[in-house]
Amino acid sequence: MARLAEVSTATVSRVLSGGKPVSPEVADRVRVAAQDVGYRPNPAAQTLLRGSSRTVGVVVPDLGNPYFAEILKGVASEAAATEHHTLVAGTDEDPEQEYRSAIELARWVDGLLLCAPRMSTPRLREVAEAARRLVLINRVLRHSAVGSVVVDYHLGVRALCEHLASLGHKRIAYLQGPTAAWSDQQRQRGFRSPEASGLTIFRVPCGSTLVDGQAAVDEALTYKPTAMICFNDHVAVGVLSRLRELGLSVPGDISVAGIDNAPMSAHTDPGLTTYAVSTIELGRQAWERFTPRVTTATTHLQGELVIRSSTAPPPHRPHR
Amino acid sequence: MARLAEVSTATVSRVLSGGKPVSPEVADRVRVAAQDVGYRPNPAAQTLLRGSSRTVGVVVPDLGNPYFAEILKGVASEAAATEHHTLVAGTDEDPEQEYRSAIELARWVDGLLLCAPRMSTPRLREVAEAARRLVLINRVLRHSAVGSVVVDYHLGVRALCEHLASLGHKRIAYLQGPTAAWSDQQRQRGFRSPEASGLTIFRVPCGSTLVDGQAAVDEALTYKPTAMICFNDHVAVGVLSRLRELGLSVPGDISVAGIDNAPMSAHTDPGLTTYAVSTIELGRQAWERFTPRVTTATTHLQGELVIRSSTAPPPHRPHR
DNA sequence: GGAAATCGGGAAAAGGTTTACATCACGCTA
DNA sequence: TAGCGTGATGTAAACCTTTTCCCGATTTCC
Repeated sequence: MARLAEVSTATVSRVLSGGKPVSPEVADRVRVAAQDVGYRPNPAAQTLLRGSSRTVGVVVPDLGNPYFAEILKGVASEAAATEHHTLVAGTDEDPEQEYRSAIELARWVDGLLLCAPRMSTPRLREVAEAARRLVLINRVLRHSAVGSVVVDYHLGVRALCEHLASLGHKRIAYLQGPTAAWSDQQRQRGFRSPEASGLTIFRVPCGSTLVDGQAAVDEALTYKPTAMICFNDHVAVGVLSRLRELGLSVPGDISVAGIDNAPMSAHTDPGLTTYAVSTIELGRQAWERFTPRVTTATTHLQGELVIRSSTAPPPHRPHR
Repeated sequence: MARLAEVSTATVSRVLSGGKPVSPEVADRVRVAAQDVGYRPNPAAQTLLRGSSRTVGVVVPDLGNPYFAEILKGVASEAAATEHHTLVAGTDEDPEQEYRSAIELARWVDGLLLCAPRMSTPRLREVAEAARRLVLINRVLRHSAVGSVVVDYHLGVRALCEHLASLGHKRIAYLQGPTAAWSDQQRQRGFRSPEASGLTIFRVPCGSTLVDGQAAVDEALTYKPTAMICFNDHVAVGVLSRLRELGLSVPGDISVAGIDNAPMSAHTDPGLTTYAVSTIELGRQAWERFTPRVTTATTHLQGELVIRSSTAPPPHRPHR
C-alpha cells in the first residue's frame, strides 16, 4: 500500500474518491505520493465494497452488424463520459446464448442493455430479475425496473409504403427479418393500413444479413413485385447486389427500400431509400434509462423517411 | 449467504469452482440449494481474491468501423469460449483518449488488446507497464510481455501496385490514412519497389473514413491518375460514391482499389478490388497472444489480393 | 473564559469468496 | 489391535478498499 509512504490510510480514500473535507495540503501530498508510486485503487475491491462496478453490459445478436456496432458505440461513449465501462457480448443470433450471456453479464454490471429479438418472454423475465437494471432495445416487457427503447418500425414501414404507393407501386415484396423477431412483427404491423388501402404485400422469408438478402431476391421476384422493402439496410445492400447480377436496374426495373439508414446506405449505387433511425439517439436514450431518476417507461423513437435514388415510379410494363 | 441454508461455507466453493474432492451427496445438496436460492458467486469478490478478472479489454479507434467491429467480434467470441468477458472502449481517433482508455482498462482486465495507431511510443510503453498483458494490433513495441499481430500491408500495397501495373497503369494516387498512423507507414513502405519500377505514386492526404474518402477525391483527381489505391475499403466506398457523383465511371475512367476486404466490399458497384485481411484470423491470433505459453512475439498476417471489377486497364486517353 | 460545535484524521470493520490449515473419521497394513 | 495415511469437511485468514465511528483539536458563541 503506497499510502503508508505518506500519511495514513483512509485519508487517501477521501482524497481520491469521496468528496469529504480534507485539508488542501494533505490532499496534495496524497496526490503527489499516489502519482509517484503509481498507485491505482483496485477496481475489484472498490466494486466489492461499493456494490457497484461502474460497468454496463451490452448484449447484441451480432457485433459485426453495423447497426449494433453503432448502438454499442453510442452507449460506450455515453458510458465513458460518466466513468463507466462497457462489457459486450455477441450472441451469434442464438436465443440460447442470448440468455446465457445476459444472465452471466447481469452478475457483473450495474445495468444491462439487451437486444434479444428471439429470447422467449419468460426467459427475458428471468434476466430482468437477475439484472440490477435492464434496458431493452426494440422490445418491451411488463416489469418494474425494465426500460425499453423501441423504434416505431410500423410507422417506418407505413411511410415507405405510402411513398411507394404515391410513386404508383401496387405490388410490393417484403423481405422478412428473422423468424419470430419482435421487431419484424412491428414492421409487419405497418403493412395493415397500406394493405387495407389496396397495396399488395408479398412476404418473403429472408433474415437480417447481407447474404440473406442476396439469397432471398430470386424467390421475391417470383411474385413479380415492382418494389421491395427490406428488413434492414444490410439486407437491402445484398438485394441490390443480387439484382445487379441479374441484370435488373434499380430503380428502373424495380425499386428497393431499406430500413435503419446504415452508414453505407448513402453510398450504395443507387443511394438507398430508407427509414432513418438515429442509432446515436437510440444509444443515448438507452443510456438515459439507466439513470435512476427516469421513470422506467418505454421510449418510442421515430425515424424519418430518407428518399434517395433507389425508389422511382414502376416501369410501365412489368419487367421480364 | 445462501450457503448457510444447507451445510457449510467453503464446501460450496469446492463444489462450484474448485475440482476439490467432495462427496457426491453433499455436492448434490449444495447444487440444489444454490439452484433454489438462485445463488451466484459475487464476481468482484472472486476477482479480488483470484487476482484475475477473467476479462480482456479491447481498445479501438472507432467501434463503428466495420473493420474494428469484426476484430472485436472475433475476440469477444474467442473470449466467451473460455469464460472470459470483453470490455470495450472506443477512442474516437483521439491519441489522448487512446492513452486514457488503455490505462484505465488495464486496471480491470487480465489482458489488453490495443489498436492505437496514433499513440506515441513512450506512452505505449507506459501502457505496457500498466497492463498485465498487452497485445498490439498493427503495431510493434520492443518490450517483454507485449505481443503484436500485424498485417503485412506493404505486401498488400505492392500486390495492388503490381496488379495495376500489369493492367497498364502508370499514374496511381494513394489516399493516405490518418497522419502518423503506424499502419499507414507500413502501406507507404509497399510503394518503394513499385516506384523503383517506374510507377508514379501521388500521395493525397485523406483519412480512414467513408467521408474522408469522399472528400479527398477531388484533390486526387488533380494529379490525373488512372487508378487510386485507398487506405482502406471504407475510404474506397466513399471514393466510389464521389466518383459516381462526378460522372466518372469505375473502372472505365479510373480504377479504384481498397485494402482490408470489408464485408461490404463484395457488394459495392462495381465490386471492389482489395487486399483481403481475415479479421477473424486477426482476432484469433490476438487472442492466442494472451495465453501464457506463446512466446510473445510478433505475428505477421498476410492477406491476399481479391480482384473484383473496380480495376481494369486505363482508358486510352486520360479522362477529361 | 468555558463549553459546544465543527472539522480533520486514525483505527477498525465490512464486503463475499477462496484457500491453506486443522480436524476428524475411516480403512488398511504391520 | 494399533498406528498411519487418505479423503472429506469446517474454520479462519487473506484479498484490498471504503466507510463508519470515534477522538482530538480548533474555532466560535454565549
